[in-house]
Amino acid sequence: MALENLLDGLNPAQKEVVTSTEGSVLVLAGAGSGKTRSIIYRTAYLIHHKHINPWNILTVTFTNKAARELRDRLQQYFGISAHSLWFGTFHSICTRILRQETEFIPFNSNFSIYDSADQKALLNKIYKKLNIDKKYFPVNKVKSVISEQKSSLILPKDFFDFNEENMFTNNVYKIYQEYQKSLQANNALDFDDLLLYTALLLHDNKLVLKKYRNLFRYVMIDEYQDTNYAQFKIINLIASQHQNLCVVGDDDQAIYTWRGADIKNILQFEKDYKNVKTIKLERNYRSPAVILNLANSLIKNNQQRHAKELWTDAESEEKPLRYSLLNGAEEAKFVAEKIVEKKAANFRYEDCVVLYRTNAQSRAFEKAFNLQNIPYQIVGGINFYQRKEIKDILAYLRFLINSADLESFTRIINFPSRKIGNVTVEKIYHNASIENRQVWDSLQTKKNPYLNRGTQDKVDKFTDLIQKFRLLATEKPVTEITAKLIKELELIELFNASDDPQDIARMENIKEFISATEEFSELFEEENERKPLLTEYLQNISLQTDLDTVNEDNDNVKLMTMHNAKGLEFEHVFVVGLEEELLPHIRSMQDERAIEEERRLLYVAITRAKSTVTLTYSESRRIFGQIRYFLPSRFLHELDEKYIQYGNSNFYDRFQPPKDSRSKIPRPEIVTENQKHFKIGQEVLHPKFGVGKILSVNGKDKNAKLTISFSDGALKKILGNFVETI
DNA sequence: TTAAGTATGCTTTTT
DNA sequence: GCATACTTAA
Repeated sequence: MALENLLDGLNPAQKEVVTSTEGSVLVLAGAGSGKTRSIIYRTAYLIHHKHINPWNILTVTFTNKAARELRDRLQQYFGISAHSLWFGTFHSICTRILRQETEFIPFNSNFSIYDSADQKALLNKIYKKLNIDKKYFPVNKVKSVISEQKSSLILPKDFFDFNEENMFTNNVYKIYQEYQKSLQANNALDFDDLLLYTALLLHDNKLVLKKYRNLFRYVMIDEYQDTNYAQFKIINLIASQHQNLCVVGDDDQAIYTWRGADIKNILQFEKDYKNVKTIKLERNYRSPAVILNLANSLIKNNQQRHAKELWTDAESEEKPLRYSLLNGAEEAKFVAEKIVEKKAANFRYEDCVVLYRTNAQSRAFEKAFNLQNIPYQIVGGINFYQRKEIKDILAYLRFLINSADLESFTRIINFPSRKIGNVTVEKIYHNASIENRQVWDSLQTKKNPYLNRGTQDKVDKFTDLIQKFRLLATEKPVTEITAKLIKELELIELFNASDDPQDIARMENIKEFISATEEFSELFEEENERKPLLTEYLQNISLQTDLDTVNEDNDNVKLMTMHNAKGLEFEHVFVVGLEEELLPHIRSMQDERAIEEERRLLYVAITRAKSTVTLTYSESRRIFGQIRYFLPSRFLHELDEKYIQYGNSNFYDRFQPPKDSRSKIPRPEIVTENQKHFKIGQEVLHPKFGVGKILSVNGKDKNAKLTISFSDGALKKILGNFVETI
């Protein structure tokens, strides 16, 4: 395509983005401002006009789906073969780099990638080994502390503050250290490690750094507002020399600071790089003016933001609607009815999306949609690859490739049941450590003095099975291996024979898994002209998310969290569950900055809409099986009344006073679980001092002055705000 | 060693 | 209200 044509149809700001190829460029791109388009055209411009080799361009996206979309469109519009381009998420690109550079990292190239369930299983083992009490060191909490450390490139050795003597950091340090050791022993990396080891590699190894600096001569990063320190560092190492770096983002859409994303990365970009050219894309091509105005009226309540206002030419008669419903079931029923209306008005189901704050909210909608025969698809929640039956098969496949992976081994040794229990597994481990060899090597000798004859036979059968399939895995394509394995294990028969209705679904999932490997094989064969081996398949799927398996051909309503909706657009958007404690979420309510992030989340949700927005508030909701009442979200009060229409109203809504005089509302008393009522003798958790017992309470709730005796013996006076009840 | 029965804790949000 | 983790009996 000629240059003139290439730039046709872009607005001046977009043109600027496309043609500013040299030096550092910061693109502040509002929602729906054609940022994906700009990235595609910029890539095409680099290749066609500047004659840059495709393999010298690195483009980092937020999801695999976004990467695939860029690929497809480049191919489609410009006939550029995606083959040689570096497109992907930080995680997938880091994986690619690490598999190539295994001689410089403490792993071999068959490393497994552990997801959060694998991490937890590993941590549980470590807790046992170190004799640590889960009650005082909740696995999820410790996991997130470790993740936080890794995202900031803080290793165990840097983590421990030797001047500080306290139980909590002390133990978390021990766990962190042991955790890293175990991962290495299993030849496995977790998600954060992918970034961590890449950053360390580039930082410590001059030669490798040079290689990638030369390779990635032009770098583009999408969703830059949601990058963390490790990601910043990786890019900075690669791009600081040539400075050909273009970052695209929108501080109003930063919704991942809880994951370590640092909004400073985008706010300080002009300081981190030289002679930065800043381009703003403020014209919105997605939503009508009423919707944009509504979104603007909300987001302007945030203090921490670059001032900007999206605008559009598009007008619409339909104001966003706001409804109050009695409970979660009514809310779901209401949305279902509205969707039936849309369908009758000649829209497709796939034009509709339901956006909620937490995955748990999906259940009510599933029920209501089933009742009305509305086809739907839940995106996210429990990922396909995280389902138990799928993880079990994956564990087999992983163990075939990476025999050091003991997490996978423990999953499969007794699945399906071979009557090999924990006692036997412990004996296997014990024998391996006595023999001072890897578990798999030890198994292959088929001589374990701790096992009796019968048990040894059972274990040997397993060993034979694995040996047989390991041999197959080196030569046969993945689909064949998988199908053979499932047949050999008689999984289909196993689930078929059961009368648990859930086992039917499990069987279906297993069948779907085989088709998924087939699907991958076909794609792989197109590009590589041969069928993929097991290794190649495994490398591909560890980073797959649900968003990647969304079936675009099916006409169904999509249900997803607001986080998952980032970067997507729909004709009709239903934003549900607009209540205090849900949005903003109760866990974000202590902190003004967290509340701003919740506000951005709603902003992202509203700006997904191409035609209509419907907001719903539910007065009551079942939480953990108990009915609780909620106030309408504070954000509903912030929305400018000019741009919104009340579909209905109810008693509490009409009498809803400003949020500072909440106590005057005539309504049932709201008792929240997490309100901090401190009692003497109660155990609490402090982020720094760890676990302690309350000796005295002075005052109420978060303002209470507490005297706490910590487990390391220290006695401290602390404000209730700083501790968590456990 | 397993199956059945019981207790617990879980819900933010995800690569 | 559900899934899991743990306990107990067979």
